[in-house]
Amino acid sequence: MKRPTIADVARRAGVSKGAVSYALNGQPGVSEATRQRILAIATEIGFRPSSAARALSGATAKAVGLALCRPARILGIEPFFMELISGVEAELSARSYALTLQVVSDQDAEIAVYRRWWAERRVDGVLVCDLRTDDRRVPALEELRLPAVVIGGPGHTGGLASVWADDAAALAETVEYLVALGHRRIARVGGLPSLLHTEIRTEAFTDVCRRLGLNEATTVSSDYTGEEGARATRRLLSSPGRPTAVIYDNDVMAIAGLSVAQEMGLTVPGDLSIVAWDDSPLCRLVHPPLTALGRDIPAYGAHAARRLLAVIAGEPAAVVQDETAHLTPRGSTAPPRPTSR
Amino acid sequence: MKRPTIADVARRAGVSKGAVSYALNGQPGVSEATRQRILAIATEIGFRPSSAARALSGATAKAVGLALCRPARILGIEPFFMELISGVEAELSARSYALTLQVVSDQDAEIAVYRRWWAERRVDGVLVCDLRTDDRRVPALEELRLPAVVIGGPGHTGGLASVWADDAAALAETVEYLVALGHRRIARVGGLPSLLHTEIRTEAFTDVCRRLGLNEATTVSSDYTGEEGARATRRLLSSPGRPTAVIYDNDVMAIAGLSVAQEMGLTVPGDLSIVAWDDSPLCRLVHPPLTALGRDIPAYGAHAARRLLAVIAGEPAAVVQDETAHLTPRGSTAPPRPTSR
DNA sequence: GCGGACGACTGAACCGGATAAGTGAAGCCA
DNA sequence: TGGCTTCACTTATCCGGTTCAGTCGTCCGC
Repeated sequence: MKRPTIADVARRAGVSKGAVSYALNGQPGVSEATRQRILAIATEIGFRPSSAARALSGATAKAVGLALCRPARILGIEPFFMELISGVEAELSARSYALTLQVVSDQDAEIAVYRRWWAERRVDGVLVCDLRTDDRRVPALEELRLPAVVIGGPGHTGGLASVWADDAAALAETVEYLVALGHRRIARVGGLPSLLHTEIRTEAFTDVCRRLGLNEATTVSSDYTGEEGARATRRLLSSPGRPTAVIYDNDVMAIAGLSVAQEMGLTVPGDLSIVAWDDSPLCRLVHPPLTALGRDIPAYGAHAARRLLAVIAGEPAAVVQDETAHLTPRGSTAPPRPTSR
Repeated sequence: MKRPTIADVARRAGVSKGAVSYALNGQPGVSEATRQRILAIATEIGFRPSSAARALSGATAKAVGLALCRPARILGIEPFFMELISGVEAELSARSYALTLQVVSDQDAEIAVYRRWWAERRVDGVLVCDLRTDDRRVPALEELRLPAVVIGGPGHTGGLASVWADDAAALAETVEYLVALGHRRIARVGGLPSLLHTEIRTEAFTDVCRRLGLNEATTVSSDYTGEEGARATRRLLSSPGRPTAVIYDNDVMAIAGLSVAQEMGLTVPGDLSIVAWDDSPLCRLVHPPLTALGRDIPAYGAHAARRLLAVIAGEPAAVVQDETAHLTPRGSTAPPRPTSR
């Protein structure tokens, strides 16, 4: 089976290649009758313009890139990325853009991938995840003039467009809720400390704790894995004056923490309240179901994709805010026992 | 910043475009000295051949496609796909192939995507997941002559290449293990019944149960979500002569089942043994940790990617077997209580 | 010393589209 | 009727590579 080209369409329609091109792209230069005839023939023989040829002359690849910089086992277990991808994808395929995915090992590799994509004209723009403070990818992308949208922030995005969510507000709301329940000793198990959003959450956590007059605001770092979440929980719960509530930066660590608490003979939420960030279906599977900070991640991805397409179309780089995560109270949070207060 | 082209390299080297092309692609036609000079200049000015131009003349897009046909929330929660993707990706990027991803809603949409990719010459080949019996994608791909590797089987792959794992053997091993522990009433919560691998497992399950002389081999279908897993478990555990062991087709359902059992006052593994298919870190997070059937999924993806590149390179379509899942016993399986036996 | 083979390269065609420039016919107006 | 514009196209060029058919110089054998 031979792939039909624009020349085949032109021949069958009895017109030139140029006329077909005008007709298919909705350009003026052909009569309405001819346009319809050409379109009919194109669909009849299943013509689709070669993306390569189009990219070569039109300079747009109709593809955007996404590089993920996390090891395989973490990518697998975190529902976040797959949900983000499906949201991005939904938006892109609706406008017949393709998504090119690459898994990289570190920032330098990621920058190299951007360079390659740019030089090969493989993508028209990229989505950037896991922003860091003083992120080297930002100046690299600016230098390449490669359209990009950073998923994260606020701040540290240089002149790049970005979509961000107010994690600080969400965290403050959570702490206030726990304090309203009567908790005074609240700890947090944070994600990778090098990531900007971890830093933002950590800072917000200490701020709100100070504001509410809580004596200590312990944050333990981790790498998002269940093992690390368990280890951090064990450490927190073994310390003198152990916390009565713990906030986890993802649901996997929260579930691990729940297991550790139960293993140590503590009841949840009686002796310990647990809040998970990222409300995936996992949170409802365990006992008790976890109170969680959730948001519509596919929508977040779709939002970012829309912004990227806008930047590619030439709109100025904007910093736009996405919805803030909201707290869904479930069975893992309750007032602390008077004895342990 | 201007993207360097082959003409820039040629000009600086004082040779023709053709010579540069020969030099960069390791073709004969240039002297070793000139080749080295050209290579040096190319790296110096950061030259990368435009993938579009190359695809246009050379007819190879240096990209492969993967279409996923699952709703976003299931894609997110199942570690399988993300792990598969990262394995595929590792193999592809090592040979500088790109991975193009698309999420589709059903088989027809998926076939349409293949048609589009083929007509647009966007990809050189595709990986096909979630094989079904009488899968319409198989004849569609054969008709297009689009290089493809089916991830799944055995059988029902037509003339397409495939990589498969012996789920029947893994299931038999699991049932034999449970029977050796003393179980006689074993049930199974299967995945989507329309998927071939579900069918293979179901058949293997009834076969091995008959062979071992177990009176009944109940399989309940589900859609891989925790909710469905919970519902199926509730039904199984409420039935007269309830099973003493349940095998789940994924870990999410197994965890949901564990919760239901505990909620119904049954102890695991005392009253009920649980085995999960797909051994993700989740299985180690819960209490008791789940006995699971695990395999190296990134390696599976890498294997499939390797096969696809071979098919693209012109090798005949082969059906090759990947490693069989192996059972990792943990705390969720034990001999049944004498009373409940 | 000369024909032929070979190595090293050049020039040009080609891939399949987009697009600027050119062309011929029709329509309009004075 | 001639000149001007507009419409509906065609023609030609370009994008940036690959590749084939030449070309030119050199070495070799006889």
